[in-house]
Amino acid sequence: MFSKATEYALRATIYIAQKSSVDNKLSLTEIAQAIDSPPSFTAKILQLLTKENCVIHSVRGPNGGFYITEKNKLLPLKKILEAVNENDLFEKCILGLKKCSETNPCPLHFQYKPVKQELIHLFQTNTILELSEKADSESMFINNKL
Amino acid sequence: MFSKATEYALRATIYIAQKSSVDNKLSLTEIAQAIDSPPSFTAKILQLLTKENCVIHSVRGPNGGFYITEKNKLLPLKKILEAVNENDLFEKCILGLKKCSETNPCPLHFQYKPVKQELIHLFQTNTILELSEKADSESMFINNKL
DNA sequence: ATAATTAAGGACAAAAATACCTTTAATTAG
DNA sequence: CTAATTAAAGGTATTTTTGTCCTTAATTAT
Repeated sequence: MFSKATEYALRATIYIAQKSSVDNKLSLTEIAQAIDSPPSFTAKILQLLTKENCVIHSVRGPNGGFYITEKNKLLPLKKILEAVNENDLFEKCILGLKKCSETNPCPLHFQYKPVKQELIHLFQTNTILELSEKADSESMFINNKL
Repeated sequence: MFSKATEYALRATIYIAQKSSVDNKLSLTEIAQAIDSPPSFTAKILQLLTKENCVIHSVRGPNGGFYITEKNKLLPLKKILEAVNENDLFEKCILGLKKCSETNPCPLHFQYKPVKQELIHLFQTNTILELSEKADSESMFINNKL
């Protein structure tokens, strides 16, 4: 479904929302271990999340690291997708047709449409906070280790 | 969503179902042009469709080419996904967690679940025939040219 | 039989995604 | 001020996906 980059972005952001605060920043190393992702690649993705949409924040130096503000926890998951440039994924034709539209639909267009809209809805309505709380309360581990 | 390989497999099969018969086989060249795909790469994918699941058939030599039997037109789209090894796409955790399950769910698990099932349903219930007929009647062009 | 046609199959090439590494910049603690 | 720590930035390497090309095999028509 999603690219590795997007999966890491979602997992990392949820983990950061769970564990971080302005005075408890998380290091790249901790994040990558927790969400089971390659550290260096994760670094690039976290850079996107700090730059492109300012979903998360970062501070360099000792006791530096990544954190997310309470305000930004209220952002929808959609913002994470935007940051890693995978926001248009659900907009695309499922058969990969460039010209597929309401007036020139592909054979799956109208059946895929409601599914597509549920997906968009899911990522537009769910906030980072909500996801991180679920990850807490239902002891859903982001951790991916065997 | 899908890989290029899968998109080409779906488009090609629909086109073959629209236009071919045992005594009117379609050449690789015609198919690739019609669905706007790279011919050589499409050849590989058509091989998968003839071998892995025998979704389509092929004959070499003059007046040879690809066709699909009336019987096979009744196969669900799922069979095409199986042939190109992308059948497990919808089964996977949307956050990419290996251990995600009903008892150890990721924070999106239960919200994604119904969407996932609609997708599975869509590819299990729709037959190749139904799609090709829609492509006909609603003049939905598989063609992708600008 | 021979030549022409068309898919099959294998090797190869290019592009994109994923992953790693090294240097630099910023920040903090001592 | 100096040393240590940590992310930023850039380049490089690996893997996967996508795409090409060439030879071989099968079939048909002459």
